[in-house]
Amino acid sequence: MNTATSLRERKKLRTRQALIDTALDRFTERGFEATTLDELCAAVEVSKRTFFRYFASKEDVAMAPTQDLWAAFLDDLRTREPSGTLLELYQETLLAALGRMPAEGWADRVLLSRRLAARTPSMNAHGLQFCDRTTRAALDVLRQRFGLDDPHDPRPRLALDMVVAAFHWALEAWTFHPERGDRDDLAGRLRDAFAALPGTVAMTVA
Amino acid sequence: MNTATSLRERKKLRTRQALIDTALDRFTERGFEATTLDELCAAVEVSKRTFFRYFASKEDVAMAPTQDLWAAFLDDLRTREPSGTLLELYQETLLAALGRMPAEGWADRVLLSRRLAARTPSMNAHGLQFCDRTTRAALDVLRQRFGLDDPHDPRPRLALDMVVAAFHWALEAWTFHPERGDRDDLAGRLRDAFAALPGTVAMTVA
DNA sequence: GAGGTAAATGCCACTGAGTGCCAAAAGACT
DNA sequence: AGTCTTTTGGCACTCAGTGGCATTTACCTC
Repeated sequence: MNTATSLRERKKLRTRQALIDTALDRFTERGFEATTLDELCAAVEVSKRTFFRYFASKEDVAMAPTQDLWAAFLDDLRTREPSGTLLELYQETLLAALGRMPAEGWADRVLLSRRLAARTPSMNAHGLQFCDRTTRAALDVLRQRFGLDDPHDPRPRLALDMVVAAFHWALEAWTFHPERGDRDDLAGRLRDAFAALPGTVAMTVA
Repeated sequence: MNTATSLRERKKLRTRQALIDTALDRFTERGFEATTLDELCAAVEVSKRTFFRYFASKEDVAMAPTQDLWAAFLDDLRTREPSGTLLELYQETLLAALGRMPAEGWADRVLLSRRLAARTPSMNAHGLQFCDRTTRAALDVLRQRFGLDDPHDPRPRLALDMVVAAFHWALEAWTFHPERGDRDDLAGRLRDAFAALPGTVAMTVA
């Protein structure tokens, strides 16, 4: 091969992106269940057999944008130098991963994806499951890098789940009440949610 | 009808329980995917059509035990008097719900169910999705009872997610390293996880 | 205890997701 | 050009899940 991105690779990326965009479009228009994979594949001019070489399931294709973020999170976590609390380490890692997402297009796809997930239980379930797998992978990284492998200490896991909870909150607020609907808007809400974490423990109801 | 539990109701409960127990048994033996609903229905001597009048999906039947717990959680949350922090309210509610589960049989079913879910992605996804729906329902209860309906305050949601995170931790530890494997064993681990929550925020990595 | 009612079940045909297999096409390299 | 390797398409198949309708079964009344 002569270039870093061969024709073959470029075609694959184009097919993948076409499937994602067309899927988000059709699912949003006609609904997730009402859209069949046969329709989608016909629109992208790809056989159903090929679809399943790119994505593991019908849900998967619509969740791709968020999955990119978590992949970047794991990637960043492997190299980031710790400073301060564990919670802060997680937070900085997630914000850094967010900063690595494409400035154009990515945020819009996430918006479509999340709104879709909110009214499609199987999509939401798929997303949560992916989140769960990612947090387990993140804990593995923690164990390998810092030796936090005391199976009786729940705190590394709990801290990670707190960050995920904050992320979900920020994502939902951003999805349904966006101010600008871009990456930085989401980052701002993430910071707000992170800031609210310590005070949450002491909150009283009355 | 003369008795509180008519013959009809008793039969329905028996069928439901037979489906759950047989499903847990077969899924554990041969694996979730390898077991078809036709097999399961044949074993319980019930038509597949009837199966879907009891459970919404193949995953659903194997997650029934945990769902009972969350139903009790919601139920208790509607009446419990708040005292102390919001986090403590959630914790007490969950422990109370746990206390209402049948002392016999329930814990064993949960054990089977969770071990199955750990090696069956679609089951795990289903469980997480149910958890998510329950937390949203719980937040609705909070709003109605205490007027915590400020959409800009993430803390009620975050606190609930913290309790859920602690629950997941406790459940997993109990599932794979049980001491006695009964309800009280799980309750003890829950208390440990709850106790670890406040210190989690300040934990440092180095 | 026979007969009517309503609920629960069974049966059948159907849709659509997802997979295995093998042949055909297309990019890569010499 | 020709050859090798990766990717794709087509086909047949399994199985989860659903709608519709006939059949059974518990319930209730006389």
